Amino acid sequence: MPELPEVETIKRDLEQIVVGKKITGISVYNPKVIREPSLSKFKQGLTGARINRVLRRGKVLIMELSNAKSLTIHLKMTGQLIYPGLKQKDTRVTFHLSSGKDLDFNDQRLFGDLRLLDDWRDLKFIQGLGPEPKDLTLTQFQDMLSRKKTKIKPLLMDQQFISGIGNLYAAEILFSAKINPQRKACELSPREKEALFNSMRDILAEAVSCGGSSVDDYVRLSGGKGDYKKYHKVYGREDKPCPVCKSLIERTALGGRGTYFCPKCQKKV
DNA sequence: AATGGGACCTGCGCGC
DNA sequence: TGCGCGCAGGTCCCAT
Repeated sequence: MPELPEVETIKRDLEQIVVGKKITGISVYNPKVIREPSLSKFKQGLTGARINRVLRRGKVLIMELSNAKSLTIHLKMTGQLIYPGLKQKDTRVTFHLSSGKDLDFNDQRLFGDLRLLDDWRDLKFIQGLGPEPKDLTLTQFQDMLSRKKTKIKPLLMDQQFISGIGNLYAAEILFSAKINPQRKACELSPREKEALFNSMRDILAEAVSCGGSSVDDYVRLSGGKGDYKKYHKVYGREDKPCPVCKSLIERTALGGRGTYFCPKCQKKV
């Protein structure tokens, strides 16, 4: 499930590989993933445009085009961008590029979201995004937490609160900060808030430097895996020993999401 | 404001 | 072996 580190990795890969290339044609195999505008306008607006710049906001990829429009891509859970693409069963859209090779958008579950916009800043979802973790200061973050009575794990995953963190990194960040996922944000001590801040920045940065975590469908632009999975300490490790204290990692449901934690290192206080 | 549920989807792994 | 079922989770939407 692509979160900030995975989307950032793809963004950097795209910068190296597809920026400057022209979209010479588009094949749409499943129009469901084209959310706006109409299919014909989507194709028409992209064909012939050059990819000038790639950006990321939260988990959204943005490609600015030479015709002043923007292509936004949300991979949701199972979306992939692959270059060079080899059309396969879950390939939903192929962008034919001036290199003679294809950029494929694959998405097993069709939750992915492609839009062609006059300006990506107009997208409501992007307007509603909270700050990027790396743009926050400790003081700002502590202040934001103090205003929220909700449980810390769903809060970290709330894109309007802070952008880019999903289920996997929320679990790893809370483990690293030794905070139970059910703690209320406003009840964390200043020291805990600081630990959370540092864990969040360190883990996201480390995961980016590893090229993300390949669990489920995530792969890099080349189709290669991200290497951060080997550093996962709790996510997906139910009944396995905690790397710190050897207690068995537990899994519970919190806000309808699978939540992994160490019952000893992350005591509920 | 916070919380909980269902909807959207498909493939996988499980139990029988 | 085959079938049905629950589960995975990002986001939206509705209800309480």
